[in-house]
Amino acid sequence: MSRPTMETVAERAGVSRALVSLVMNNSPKVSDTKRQAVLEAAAELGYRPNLHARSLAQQRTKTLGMIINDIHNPFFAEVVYGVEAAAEAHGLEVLILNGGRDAERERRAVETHLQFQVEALVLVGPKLSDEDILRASYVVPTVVVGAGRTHPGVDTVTTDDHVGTALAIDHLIALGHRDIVHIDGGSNISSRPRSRGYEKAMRSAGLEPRILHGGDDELDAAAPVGALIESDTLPTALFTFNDLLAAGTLSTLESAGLRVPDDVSVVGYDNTFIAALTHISLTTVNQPRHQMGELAIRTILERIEDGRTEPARIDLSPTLAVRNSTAPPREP
Amino acid sequence: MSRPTMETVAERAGVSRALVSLVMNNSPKVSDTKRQAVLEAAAELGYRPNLHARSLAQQRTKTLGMIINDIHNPFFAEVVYGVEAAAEAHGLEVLILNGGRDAERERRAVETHLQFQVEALVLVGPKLSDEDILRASYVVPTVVVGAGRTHPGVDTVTTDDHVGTALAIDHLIALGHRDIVHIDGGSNISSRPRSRGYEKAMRSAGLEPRILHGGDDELDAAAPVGALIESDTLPTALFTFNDLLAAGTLSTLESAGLRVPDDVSVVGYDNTFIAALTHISLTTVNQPRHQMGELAIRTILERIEDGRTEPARIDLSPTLAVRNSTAPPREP
DNA sequence: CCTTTGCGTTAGAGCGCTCCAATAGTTACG
DNA sequence: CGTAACTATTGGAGCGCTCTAACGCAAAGG
Repeated sequence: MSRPTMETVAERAGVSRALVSLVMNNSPKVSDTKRQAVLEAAAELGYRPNLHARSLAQQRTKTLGMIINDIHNPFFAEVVYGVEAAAEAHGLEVLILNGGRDAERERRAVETHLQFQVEALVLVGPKLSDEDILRASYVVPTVVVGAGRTHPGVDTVTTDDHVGTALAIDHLIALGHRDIVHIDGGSNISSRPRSRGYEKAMRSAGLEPRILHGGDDELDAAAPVGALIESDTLPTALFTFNDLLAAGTLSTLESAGLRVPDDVSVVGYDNTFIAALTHISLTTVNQPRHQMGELAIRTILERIEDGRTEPARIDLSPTLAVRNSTAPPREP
Repeated sequence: MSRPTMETVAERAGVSRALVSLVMNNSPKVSDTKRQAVLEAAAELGYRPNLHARSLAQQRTKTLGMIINDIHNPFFAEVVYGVEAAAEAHGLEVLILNGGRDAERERRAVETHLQFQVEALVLVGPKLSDEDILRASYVVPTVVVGAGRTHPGVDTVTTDDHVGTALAIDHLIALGHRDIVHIDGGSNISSRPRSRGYEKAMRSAGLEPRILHGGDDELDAAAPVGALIESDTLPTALFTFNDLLAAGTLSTLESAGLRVPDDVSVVGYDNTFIAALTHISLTTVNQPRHQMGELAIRTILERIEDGRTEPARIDLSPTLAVRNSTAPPREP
């Protein structure tokens, strides 16, 4: 009734358990006859090696634990693909746990992964405190991907929000804009670095920054953008915290009868597939997400295989994806 | 150097290994003194039970394997949340593997899960053949969620595409539309049931169905919709295979100078968050995804705990989310 | 005072695998 | 023909845990 084991296979093939093990790990020193016999017996029985037993005996799992901030968010999905591709190339299995945008859930997920004896932890956009992350890193190599800031003591793979915001602002300035307002990310963890980057980019162009409180969701745009329209202080360009906020901004503007980019230019952040929808066609800052995932694996391997111990800091450069939501300002 | 084991904890606490086991599984028959001592020792050592060893000894893993068609697609994410919530309520861990829209990858994912000795398999929108699915179900209880059709021999949780399409078409008819074209899902697995449902709904209203070849991506809309516009056979309403295709349809229509819903009404399918974007505001068919996830777990538990053996067929009713992409047809 | 009862505790086997050391079997060589 | 040198195969210990059966010990009962 229960699943067949090596013992069962060995019996059926008329060999020892150890020989079956050798075949399963396709060792070269098995005669073709026996190998054939074992493989046949295994196939007939529907034998499948028990990974738990193997991990226990081998004292390693060849498994990585990944926790993603929110499985809903397509931004993270591409990082996942990068991680998976690189991990597969190195014969590592990746187990995914969903953080569900909740620090407490993430903490439990870390615990689960550690109990599964994963050989490394990949945290994608974690909500966890620096302390929690650091604690995990004592147990197992840990890398944080893309939270927009470094975490002390652990490996991080990020993109430079200062460069990203500068790309956006410089693009607008090059188009001729002078009055550029930023709508920030509210309590989102990346909000700070991006608004700082915006300020810096504006100041170094000799322009006065103006920041409004926003959020990281489409609905968070109505209030600040509505206020701008009503107070008649609408700038010629809006730079929003992310694409969703930009989408909300587009809606609010258009329902007030304003045209994008004729009346106002809008720039988003993240280059999610929403920005690429023809109907939205948003100029936005792109992060090399796939590459970020790959680099996360590379830093992990450096720890595991090369024995690096000091934290790695990988900071990639974002690029600008120019679409139809930006244009030169209307002549006064 | 290596992680502490029960043995280590037992030694430090001055008790036997078995006692530590009892404490870890918080058995009631341990004296408070010893329990305290063990917990302290465990905390000091940073002890964490080894799940592989436990699984091996216990002969069960309390783990479910879930494979999702594509981690990119937000449609599946909500099913995941439903599955996770229900599984957690029953003390089951859920391991996620990404199918990556590739049958071969899914096959490997199934294999991985089986080697991990998962107690059940939840396949969300699988690309696998019926045969592959059936084979997996011989090894472990398997449930398929939401592929829009039942798979022989295994439990399925779906929504009724005939009901869903009927909702969409009846809504359009009630608004006064008579000329309603369907753009189908191309090679997508759910394409067939939806176009069939469309046909049936049209015929039973005494209307002539007209189906164009589409796809499941935003970009697949340009060709069929463009053809309609050019051939001057544009209907008063378009019913598309899914929301992405609808988004592409909106783009194509608007860039041809047509207004939605003034000139044409558009209805999508899936009620992804794209449909909800104010800027898109798409009338679409909603599937109770969270509930689907929960029901998947319930059918699994019926197998595991109640010993049901005949395949379960759960078919939920979709609903219609009415937004601003539909309106009565323009007076001729 | 001895036996019974029951509770807290422990020894030990076993889960399915890997891996080392030992063995059997074969060929090569002096 | 005996021995060395391989090669293919096997037995057995051990990975970290659970679980059963047995054990020691105290309080209760005769």
